Amino acid sequence: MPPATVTRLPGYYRALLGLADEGVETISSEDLARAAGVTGAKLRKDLSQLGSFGTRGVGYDVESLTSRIGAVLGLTKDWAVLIVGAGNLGRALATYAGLGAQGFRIVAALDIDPARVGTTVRQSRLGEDDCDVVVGHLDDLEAEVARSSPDIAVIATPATAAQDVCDRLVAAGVRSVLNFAPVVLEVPADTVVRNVDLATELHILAFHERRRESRGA
Amino acid sequence: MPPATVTRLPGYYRALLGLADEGVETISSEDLARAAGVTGAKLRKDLSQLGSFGTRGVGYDVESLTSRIGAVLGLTKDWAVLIVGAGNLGRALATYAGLGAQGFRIVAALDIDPARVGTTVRQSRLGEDDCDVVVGHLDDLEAEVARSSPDIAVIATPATAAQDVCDRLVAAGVRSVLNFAPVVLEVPADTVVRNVDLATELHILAFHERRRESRGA
DNA sequence: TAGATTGTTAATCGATTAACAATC
DNA sequence: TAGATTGTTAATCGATTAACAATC
Repeated sequence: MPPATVTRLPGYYRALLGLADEGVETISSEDLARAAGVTGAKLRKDLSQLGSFGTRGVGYDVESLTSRIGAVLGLTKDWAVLIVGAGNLGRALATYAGLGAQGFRIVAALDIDPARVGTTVRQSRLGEDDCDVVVGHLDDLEAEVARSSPDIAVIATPATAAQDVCDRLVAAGVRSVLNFAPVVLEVPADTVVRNVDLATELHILAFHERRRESRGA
Repeated sequence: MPPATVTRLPGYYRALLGLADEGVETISSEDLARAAGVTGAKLRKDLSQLGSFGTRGVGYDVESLTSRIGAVLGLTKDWAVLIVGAGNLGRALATYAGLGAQGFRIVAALDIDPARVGTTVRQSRLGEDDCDVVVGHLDDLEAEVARSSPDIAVIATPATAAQDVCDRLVAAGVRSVLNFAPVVLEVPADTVVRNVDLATELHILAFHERRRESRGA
């Protein structure tokens, strides 16, 4: 599966959920592509990686395509997520509507600040029983990983703490990390790290703004 | 300038800031590449787009390379940033350490929730005078854009509000948008949108975890 | 049968890598 | 001069696009 395709599958999945919501049962590649913000050719190429799921002359069945992509992305099981860093960012992630519905459960949140330890992080839930999480102390990271066996850890700490937290997560057995701290994390080859960096995004926008200004001048 | 290069320049810039902090004055492409998490060849190719700035047999001067990249990224001037949506996410952005130091100033924050309007958003500042921001009402978006002339707008609203907010921003003259809502925004061709989507990132990690599991079995 | 749309092929494009001549 | 490292070239690789035969 080409990496570029993998990065787009979640977008198709989201678009399909929206279409199902609107009651759409069948959709052409061009229409789905528009909803997902890509070209029709690219969408068809991507979907062909999953096998033949459309009907020529008709399009794709929204329901079966949704479950096919969901299966490829591993959304058929629940994923346990551990959040390290319970500041605004960590809380924003937990509150993020829709994650629970897609099988992501926040099983624990940790912080080093005594003012935050013991507070509750509201997890958005959709028809689920209570699943709010009480913030634990960073010192108990290893114990918490052993207890809740997270599949994925989110690092939402300041940059200075990120590598240390990451090392401890990896030593405790975590192999998938979503990193919000502006650092290049060093990890073993079998560990997957995805980085989200606000500064990088703003820099890229600034680059284009600057271009626009100098073009206009 | 190739798009792939532009997305990596902020990483080099950040690595250089870190090196300068440690007192490093000169660095080879291989060492800088390691700090930024790329290969030496890629780094040299990228930097060659900015012109010849290294010295053969020696390496790059940290200070001059930093200012060269900063100039290309437009970090020589201050950028006014407007945040729409003052929930946890919007607040997390404002608090993000280091942004102020790189010339990004949050000039306004807006929300539709009366409980949030009038509250203060703490902006991280480094040796700057007071620059906290009072949350305004979403209804005043047009007035606020006219007043503060933001170069960049950040959409940190729920998905349902995002397109409407975006339309109003564009109509008011904003041309650079950082979107955290899980929606494909429709914008005119001259507008640049960067999307950050947590669900997409988690889906990609889930994909790799699933692969790992099936490989192991 | 006629119209629509997929799945696939071949062509193009851009990004990455490896290697090394240029040069400090 | 000898060792180190850049900047650039050429080769490789992967991703995108266009086009259309297959087929509903």
